Amino acid sequence: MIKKTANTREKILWLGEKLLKEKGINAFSYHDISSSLGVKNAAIHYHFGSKEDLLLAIIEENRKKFEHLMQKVAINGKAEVWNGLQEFINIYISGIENNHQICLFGSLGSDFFTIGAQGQKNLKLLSEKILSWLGWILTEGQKRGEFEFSGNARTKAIMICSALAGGLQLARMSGKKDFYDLVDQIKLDLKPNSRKN
Amino acid sequence: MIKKTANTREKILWLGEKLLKEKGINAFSYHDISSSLGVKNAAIHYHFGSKEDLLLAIIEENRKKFEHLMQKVAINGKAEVWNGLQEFINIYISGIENNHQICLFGSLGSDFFTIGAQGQKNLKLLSEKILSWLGWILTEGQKRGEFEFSGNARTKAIMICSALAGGLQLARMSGKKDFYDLVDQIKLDLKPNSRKN
DNA sequence: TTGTTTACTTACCAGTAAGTAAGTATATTT
DNA sequence: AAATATACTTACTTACTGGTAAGTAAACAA
Repeated sequence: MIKKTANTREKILWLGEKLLKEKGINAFSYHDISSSLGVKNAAIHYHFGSKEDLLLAIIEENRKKFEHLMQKVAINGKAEVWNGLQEFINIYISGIENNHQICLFGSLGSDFFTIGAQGQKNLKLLSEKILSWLGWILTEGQKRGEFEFSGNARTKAIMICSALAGGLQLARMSGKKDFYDLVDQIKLDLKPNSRKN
Repeated sequence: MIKKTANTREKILWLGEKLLKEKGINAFSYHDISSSLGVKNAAIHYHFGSKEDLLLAIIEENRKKFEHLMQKVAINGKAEVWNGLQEFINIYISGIENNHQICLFGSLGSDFFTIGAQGQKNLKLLSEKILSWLGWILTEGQKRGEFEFSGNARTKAIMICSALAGGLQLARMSGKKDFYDLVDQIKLDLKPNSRKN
């Protein structure tokens, strides 16, 4: 048999992530993936023994992507803070433009109590990593006088992450424009002297 | 047979809402409800012909609760703005304190593309109602000098709604404290002259 | 050239999902 | 007292669900 493409595993992973962010982990089945790829159900099980394994791989994939963003943004530890923030926000924008996909935390936050212990643990680790990275960017920006905000950086990071995650969900009801307004407001709120009214 | 309690319908509705906000619409079954209530599966179907019917009833129940909050807060159209905001926030706080329940929009925003057209429509109407009410409270507060914020009121309302919805989800990973910090920050950001740093 | 590994398919299983038709005990109306 | 409506149960169906065991063609390694 001709080895069609050989990257079936990557296709499964890609489709799994897409379905996760569009419908949620409990709303798609192995059959959805296999039929879409033109393979049999067992082929999915060959690459990912259980649905939990697939989920763990999706989380890991997102961790890698974020790690890549971190390296891209902070070369030699010298971050362009506005650029860093924009790169982070771009993850959410590419989601909303790609079939109204929500983010990993929005999807798995909702389904958190329906996934296994390992998935919960890895998700916690990843959220902590992202929150502390964003907190660091915010702190750096504040030091350099490029960002201005009240309260501590971690709280501001939580605020931004929560708003972006929730914003994608709300935008499914109220429209994309609301999400873009939200993004603009987040950025405006960080600009020094924005409180002139 | 003794008519045990006769309010089975209400119990189903209550449990359905609880499960929706804890696990999501696609992660609980009629069996989960029936076994928990000590009745048979078909009893649920007697009260709610389909799962979609149950979902619509849950959305309607939330609409009523919100309508009640609106009346409670705005007596004679004269709203105590800080009290109104706090009552709104209390919905989310009672959620997180009740088994880490997320809000209706967080849950159904994630599962939006897996529910029926009527559910989507009713959800959109409800989100618009809440957003415009919150926008009105914010505008009133701004007029009276009790709130201060940049940008327009609707955008600020979206910001607050999104942050609260996403915050509940994120708090499942990072802990309740982060959510309470977020709430404090939302309130602090609305206080006049909060930008003294 | 043979043996082994890779990447699947075929064929199946037990469990669970939502949903339905028909029956039954109780309560209410006429 | 009879008829009807309410609130279920019993018993079932159809359609998946994730998952597995055994087989197979092609690629690769010895």
